[in-house]
Amino acid sequence: MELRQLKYFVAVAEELHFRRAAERLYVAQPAVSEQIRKLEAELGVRLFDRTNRRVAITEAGAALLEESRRVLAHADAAQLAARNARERAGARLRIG
Amino acid sequence: MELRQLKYFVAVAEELHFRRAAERLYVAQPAVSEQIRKLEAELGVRLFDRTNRRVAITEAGAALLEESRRVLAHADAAQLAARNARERAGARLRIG
DNA sequence: AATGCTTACGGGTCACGTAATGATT
DNA sequence: AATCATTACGTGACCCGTAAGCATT
Repeated sequence: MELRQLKYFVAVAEELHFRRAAERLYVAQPAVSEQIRKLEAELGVRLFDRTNRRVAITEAGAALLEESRRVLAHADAAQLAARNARERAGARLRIG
Repeated sequence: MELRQLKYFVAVAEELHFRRAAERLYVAQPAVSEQIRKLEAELGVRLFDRTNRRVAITEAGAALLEESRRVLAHADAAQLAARNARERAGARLRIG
């Protein structure tokens, strides 16, 4: 499981539409399908029901969605924390 | 930034030793060096000071470490949530 | 000489875009 | 016909293991 997969998954879960999710992610549609498929395979869970031209999230998908948002939010926080620490260190060096 | 990189980073941060971290991760040492290097490049921050046969975590590294643990913990929780939802759904199918 | 990290390099896997296919309306 | 997702396929990037290089003790 990688952050890329969770990012794609959240996009599809929010759009409930693979093409729109792909546009939002700036990638082609098959790339999204592939990552969702791999994620489902790894977890052993179907995350979306694709039936009748309609994409619906499953119960497992809904459960994953909540946690995925937390993961991605903390990932963003991690990046910011590291970058902010650099700026603080840089400022301290300049000040001495 | 990917979960793999955070996992490698946490291992090095806890061991303060690339070889031992690699052993713990069941990968070769250069793989760890490469991922740390890429992570540092992407964040624009040095995470470890490798000097005098000693690996020390930087201030930015320490900041990233805290957040990385949260990310990885939530990633584990996400997997469990999805798998548990599958089991509940399976049980309901068998009962219902 | 021994230890530890990095660099170099080759191979297998992976992610992605384009194109084609299947399915539904 | 139009729309949407999947499958097929080729290419470039990526991850990793082995081997070599460099520095320190």
